[in-house]
Parts: sequence; C-alpha cells; structure tokens
Amino acid sequence: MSTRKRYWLMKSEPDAFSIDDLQKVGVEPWNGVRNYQARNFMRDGMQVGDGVLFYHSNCAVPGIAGLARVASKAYPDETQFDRKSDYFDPKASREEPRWMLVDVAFERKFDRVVALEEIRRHTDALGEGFALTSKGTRLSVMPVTAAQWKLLLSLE
DNA sequence: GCCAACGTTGGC
DNA sequence: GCCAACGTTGGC
Repeated sequence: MSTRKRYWLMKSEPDAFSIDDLQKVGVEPWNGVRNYQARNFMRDGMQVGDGVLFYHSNCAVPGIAGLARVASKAYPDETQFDRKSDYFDPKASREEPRWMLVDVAFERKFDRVVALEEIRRHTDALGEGFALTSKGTRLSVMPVTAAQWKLLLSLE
C-alpha cells in the first residue's frame, strides 16, 4: 500500500543545526522533538519520500532555507535514553519509548532564505489554519498542503 | 534580552 | 481533574 507524497515544514535553529549542516552530513536523525503534536506528525503522518521545507528559526532572518525529504519511517529517538543528553527523558524506556523521529535527507539549499516576513504577506493564500503564520503557534513540525508547498516554493 | 503565547507538571 | 506555576519557543 502506498499513499501520495505529503509535505511538511520542520524548524531548526541554525546555530544548532542548519541547512548547511544537513548538506554536509547528507542524512540526519531529527532528534530532540519533545512535543507530542510534532511527534505524532512524524510517527503517524510521515512516509519515506515526503517533501520537507527546512526552516531556520530563532535567528536573524527566520525563514525557509532549503528542501529536504523524509528518509526513514519513524523510530525511537535515541537521545531520550541518554542520561548525558539534553533531551534525556527519565520517563521513557526502551520498552516504552515516548519520542519518535524520522531521518531527514538533504535535497537542496535555496539561493536565498524565503523569510518569514515575506511568507506572512501570503497569509491569506496560505489559509488561516497554517501553523507557521497562525498566531501563537510554536509547532516545530507541521503539515503543509500541496497548494501551500507550491506557493512557498514560488517565493524562492 | 524581552516577553507573549503556549505546553507541561504537580499539588490539591 | 483543575489550574497555578513554571519552562520553553521563537519573533522581534
């Protein structure tokens, strides 16, 4: 059984892990997500080959920095078991992991960042429900519709 | 560095 | 199960 390709937006702080870092390593486990909604999107929604908008957050020019793709099915985030990790979760166990992730593969870096400021100018076209531009949402992993994907790519 | 908005925790 | 307190996110 296969389903149509889906689209996503994933946020990362470039100081911690940027599109350039992804380009260097090629594939990266998307660890450290500690929000249930974001986890559920990775665990229940993502399929290998899905498109990913790589978003730089908490930086001088927040915005979409490039494209990636989902490169694995969901599996447990190793950092939850690691006492030395910032992402260690004492309530997680190998028998009952709490946090899941997918691998993300580099696709392409944009020639320029499509800034949040610019994306906001298209709030109406993107729709009220779009988590990136809707007020007060801090989701770090969110679904993107085919129409939103097309529009956002056209801004590059 | 500020702070609004939000999610999570834990006492009751 | 409520909800105040606390911690985090992330734009500005």
